[in-house]
Amino acid sequence: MAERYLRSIRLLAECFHAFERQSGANIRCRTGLTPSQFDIIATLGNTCGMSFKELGERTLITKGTLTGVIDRLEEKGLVTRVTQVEDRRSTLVKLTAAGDAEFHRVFSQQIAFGKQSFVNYEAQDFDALDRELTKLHANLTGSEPKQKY
Amino acid sequence: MAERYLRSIRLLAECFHAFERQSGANIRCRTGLTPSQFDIIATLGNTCGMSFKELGERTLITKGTLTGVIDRLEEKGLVTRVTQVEDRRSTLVKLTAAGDAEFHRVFSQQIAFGKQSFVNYEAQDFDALDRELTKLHANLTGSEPKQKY
DNA sequence: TATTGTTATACTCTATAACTATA
DNA sequence: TATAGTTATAGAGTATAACAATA
Repeated sequence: MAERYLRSIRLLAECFHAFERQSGANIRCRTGLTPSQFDIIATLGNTCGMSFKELGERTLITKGTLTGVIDRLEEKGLVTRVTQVEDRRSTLVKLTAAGDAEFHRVFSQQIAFGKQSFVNYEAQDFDALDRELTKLHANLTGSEPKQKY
Repeated sequence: MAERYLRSIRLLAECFHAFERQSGANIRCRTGLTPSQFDIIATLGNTCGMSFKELGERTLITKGTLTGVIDRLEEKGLVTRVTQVEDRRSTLVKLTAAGDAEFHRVFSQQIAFGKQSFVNYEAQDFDALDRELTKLHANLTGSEPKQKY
């Protein structure tokens, strides 16, 4: 007999993949950014920038990979590297003016796009979903979820 | 004001990431399978096989890409191609005995590990969670979730 | 010695378009 | 003509390990 929880986890994974792939396809279609690049731009948006280390932890991209992703974003003029004076091993990555403009343009597009999936949702639908997900998260990690966006 | 749905999507992503981390630095590392390859194995598990077309639709991998992914799984001896007699354009992809064994091996590992996270869940807790996730999936994809595991 | 980021390697995924075989 | 799958192409992501500079 299959364990009861597997059905729930499978549903969770399918929902996440469905959203990720939909939004990933949308990003590739409507912007010149890959999902990883978008993740970086979204993470840097509305911040003063952050180190490779922090950026890697937030986006779950390993440092060797991150170097290449940042290289490409720098070539596009969307981010810059700034060596830190306090600790010269560390490099700050931040959005350029163009990167910030792109962030607001793309992010608002992305919000508008994702919104389409929830046209049938009323306040109580969101509440019910959030309640179950928050409970699930608490059981998975023993803690409250962190706010990323 | 941030769109209401963003909170729910963020929760979804955090739950998924939490589960992946919890389930032991994720199945993919332990199996030697890439995410796409694992997706194929999981999709083919407990089925009689399916065509490239159907497999592509389920996993959202485009046909050109799918050829390469299936090639690598075939090299590993986990899947086979079977030309269809009814329509010789179509090719059935199915798990080999080794692929089926791998599917069940990973599956049982997942059962044993993930179970711990749900010690507090009763039947009605699972039902409530599944109800919300099924509704979410329907809105994200316009269809019922496909059973993968 | 430990940490931060880079480089090198080798592989995989990705979309797209042109192609072959079959219908 | 249309469909199923393959091949070719050119990029991008991925993990890993070895490396340099700095602490």
